[in-house]
Amino acid sequence: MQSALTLLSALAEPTRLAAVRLLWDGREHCVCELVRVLGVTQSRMSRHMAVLKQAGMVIDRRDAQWVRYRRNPDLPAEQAAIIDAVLTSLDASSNRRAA
Amino acid sequence: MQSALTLLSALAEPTRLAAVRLLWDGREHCVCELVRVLGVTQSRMSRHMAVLKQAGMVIDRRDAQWVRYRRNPDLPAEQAAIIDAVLTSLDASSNRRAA
DNA sequence: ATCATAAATGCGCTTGCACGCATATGCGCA
DNA sequence: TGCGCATATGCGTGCAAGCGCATTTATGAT
Repeated sequence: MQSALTLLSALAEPTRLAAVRLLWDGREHCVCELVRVLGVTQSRMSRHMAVLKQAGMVIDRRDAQWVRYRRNPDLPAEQAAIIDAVLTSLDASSNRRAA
Repeated sequence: MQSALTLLSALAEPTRLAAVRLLWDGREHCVCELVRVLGVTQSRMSRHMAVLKQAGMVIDRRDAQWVRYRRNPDLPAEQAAIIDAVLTSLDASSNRRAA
């Protein structure tokens, strides 16, 4: 119960949801990139990433002056399924807008 | 985007998540039953149900002095899939506790 | 050593939301 | 009409969380 709730709370924020969407391509993304793409301040993004990390959704790795974030490959399958469903829903609604 | 976020916010609250879990059996449940089962005050439960209704997850029907809530059968499939995934995750974690 | 870039964090502010209590409203029944 | 049960809502309170700004920490280059 706890972990699912934590995951939901973490996702229920526009910037974090957008970040998850980007990170869900499986590749690594530094904070500075997310800041640029999502148009938020550096400190905000850093804290948002801490929330996602705390929720177990992403992992990070130091690489020179950058910190590279990516989706946590060890995320339990049931939780990954939640995120997949959410992203599918997002894609569906944006497709509807485009149509 | 908006609807998925609204749904996530609605789900990211313990009492509402528990209520959705109960309501997801497809049957009707009056507020008084939810109050009893979930152990919250009547006013709280009423407001929580208003949030779930606003998010499009449930519908209500007046029946004499009761208001019967049930899952919205017209909920878009992508959103229903999110909820199903969340409930599956909840069941998985409770099964792990039991094992 | 100094400087620049990237990221995290301390701090204070503000807003949103959950909460309880009291009250209003809707409905059935006597 | 008056009473009782079910539900909704107005209102005030407290806490959690988002926010920006400034600063610190980490790393690399000159």
